[in-house]
Amino acid sequence: MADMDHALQPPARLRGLASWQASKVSTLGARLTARRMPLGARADFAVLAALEEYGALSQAEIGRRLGLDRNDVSGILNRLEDCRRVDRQADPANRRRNVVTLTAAGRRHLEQLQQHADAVQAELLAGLDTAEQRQLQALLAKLLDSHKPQPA
Amino acid sequence: MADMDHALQPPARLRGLASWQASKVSTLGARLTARRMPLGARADFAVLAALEEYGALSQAEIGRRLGLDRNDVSGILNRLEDCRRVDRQADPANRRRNVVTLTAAGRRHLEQLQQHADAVQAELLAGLDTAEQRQLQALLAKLLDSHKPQPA
DNA sequence: AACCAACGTTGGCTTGTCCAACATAGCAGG
DNA sequence: CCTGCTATGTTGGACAAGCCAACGTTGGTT
Repeated sequence: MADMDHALQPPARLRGLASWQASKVSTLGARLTARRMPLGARADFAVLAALEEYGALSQAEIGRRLGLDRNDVSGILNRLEDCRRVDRQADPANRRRNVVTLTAAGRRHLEQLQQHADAVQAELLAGLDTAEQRQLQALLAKLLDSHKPQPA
Repeated sequence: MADMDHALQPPARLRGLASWQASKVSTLGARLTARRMPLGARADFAVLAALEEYGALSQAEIGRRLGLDRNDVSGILNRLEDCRRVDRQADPANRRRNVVTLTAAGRRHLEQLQQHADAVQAELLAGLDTAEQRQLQALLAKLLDSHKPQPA
C-alpha cells in the first residue's frame, strides 16, 4: 500500500518545481471548468468581466488587461457578438478603434459564468482550508504582479 | 500614473480566481522556459526525471506518475530514443510492456535541463522572498495531492 | 475456449498561446 | 504638404498540451 502510494508520486525534481506545479494546477482547473461550462467560456468570462468592471473598452485595451493577443481578442469578440453579448462599434473619436460594450444579455451571461466559476474554484481548492486558500491566492497574485510588464 | 496602473489591472473577478491565476502563472513559466530550453524539453525533463528517480519504468507507469496520457508518453519516448537518451525494450516478463531505461546520455541531458529549470524557477519566483516561495510551493503541492485520484 | 483488461501505437481534435502580414487610421517630422 | 512611424483590427497559420477513439497485441479470468 505504502509502496503503491510511493509508486504513484511524481518525481521529486518536479514536485518542487513551481512552473510544473502551476501547469498541473492549470490543467486541473481546465478539466473542472470543462465539466460545467459551455465551450470556450473561459475566455468569454474574462472579456465580459473586464467590460463589466471597466465599462467600454477598445479591443487592444481588453487584450492588455487580460494578457491576451489582439488576434485572440478578435476571435472571442466575434463569438460574443454573434450571441449579442457585446456590442462592437467604430469609435467616432478614433476610427482605428472599436468600442466594445457589454449588453444586457452579456451581463446576464457573465453572472451565469460567475456561478460556474465559483463552483470550480471551490472544487479546485477543496483540499485547502480557508486560510490556505487566501494565502495561495495572495501569493499567486503577488507573483503575477511582479511580472506585469512582460505579458503582451 | 496611478490611473494608468489601475487601467492595466485585470478585473477583480479574475484576480482572485485561482484557476485563472494558475493558468497565467503556467503560461508565464512556459514563456520563460521557451527562452532557455530546446524545443519540447519540458516533457523530456519530466520523463527523464521520473526514470532517474524510479529506475526502469513501463510507459504506462511513466504516464501515471506524470499525469500524462499513454499517447503522449509514446511520442516523447520516440524523441528521446532517437537521441539515445532512453532505451526501450520489450519486457521479457510481460510482453505487453516496454521497459524504459535511462542511458548515460539521458542522465547528462537531464542534468543540463535541471540547470535550465532552476534558472527558470528563480526567474519565475523572483518577486517573492524565500519564505513566500516555499509557502507557494507547499500550497501548490498540497492542492495537487488533494486531487491525486483524478488525473489520467 | 471465451471474455475482459491492460499496454503501446497511430491518428486526429480542441484550446491556448504566439507570430507574420496586411490595410487602415492617427501622429510626428521634415 | 508629404513622409515615415506607430497603433489598431483582421486574417492566416504555426505550435505545444491535453484529450479521445480505434486498433492489434498480450495477459489474466472465468
